[in-house]
Amino acid sequence: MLTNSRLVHQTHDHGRCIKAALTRALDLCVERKARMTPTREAVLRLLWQSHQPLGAYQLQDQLATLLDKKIAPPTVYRAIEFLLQLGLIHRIASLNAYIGCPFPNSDHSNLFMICNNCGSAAEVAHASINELLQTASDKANFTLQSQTLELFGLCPQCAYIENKSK
Amino acid sequence: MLTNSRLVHQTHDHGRCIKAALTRALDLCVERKARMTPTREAVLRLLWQSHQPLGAYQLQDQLATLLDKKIAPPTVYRAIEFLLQLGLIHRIASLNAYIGCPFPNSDHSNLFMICNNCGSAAEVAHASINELLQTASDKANFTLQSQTLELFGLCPQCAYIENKSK
DNA sequence: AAGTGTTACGTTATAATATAACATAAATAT
DNA sequence: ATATTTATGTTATATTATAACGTAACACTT
Repeated sequence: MLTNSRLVHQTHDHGRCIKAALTRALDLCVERKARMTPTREAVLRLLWQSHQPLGAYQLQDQLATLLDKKIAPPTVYRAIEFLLQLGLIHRIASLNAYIGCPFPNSDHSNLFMICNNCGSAAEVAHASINELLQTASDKANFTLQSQTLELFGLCPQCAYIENKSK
Repeated sequence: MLTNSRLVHQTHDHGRCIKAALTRALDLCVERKARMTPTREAVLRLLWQSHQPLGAYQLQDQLATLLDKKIAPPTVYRAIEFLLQLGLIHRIASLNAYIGCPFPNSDHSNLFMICNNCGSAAEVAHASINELLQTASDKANFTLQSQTLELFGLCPQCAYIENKSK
């Protein structure tokens, strides 16, 4: 099981992990002959900075501060669209929010575990879930093309705190 | 595997199946001491009438026609909220749309197979997927509370047509 | 280096989805 | 009958997302 849940839920050198994400992104841009502009980079950085999914208008605010100029919604949505296309970020449909993808390039299932308490979201790529979904689709004669899998509950920390306070 | 995909994708006595859904809904209301008002019933009926998920504003239009009066958004959203609470309908997050639940009461996974071509959505309750999701959550120390599972692709009919035309 | 096509961004307006707040009416309980 | 709860009507507005069109930056060719 490919997972970043440890990463998300534990203290770590986050600056480093953002930097790694940007490096991966730049590599991918070279590969795909796409341009990593300042706006796009800033959005990617913001999404990585927060382990919580951010909405487009949260991004707009933070982007305006970061770049110190007015940013209109289309600018944000364009950057989001670009990053989504490259697989560098994901959209979490249940939240209308966006988050950095910890393993772009790799073919994975986009399964998210989202904490109802603190809002953190961990992505998990789980091969056997994918296989099972494929099998279920086959049985139903359904041609599977893409999927949205979002689990809601309590992350380890919040569950721990919740238990302690009982 | 509990499924309504045959039901959805094949011709059947749909009037009868709507009626059955309404009967189940009324029973549930009695059980929960909830009121099935004309607006709520109309929304449930509309959602059952269409095997495609309907958006709130599509419902608003159809509701206005059906009840022959002006309907404001809050009215629609209130009915939706009520039906969601009772588990009589589901919200499909990726589509911002709503659909009747074929097996209310039963504890199930809310897995949808949604056709990218015709828009139909079939709900499937698949015990082993649920188990696997539970196991994956346990391993990650994540306390699972609810889930959104939406598969996109081609329904049997659309896949068949697609293949034929090649 | 100048011209040309493409790609990205700025700007304004608006569409689509959803909810807040408060008034009225209908149903239920006492 | 009256009080209480529950549902609906109504107006306004919040939130999320996109259309349309103009301008600027880039990158390729000559």
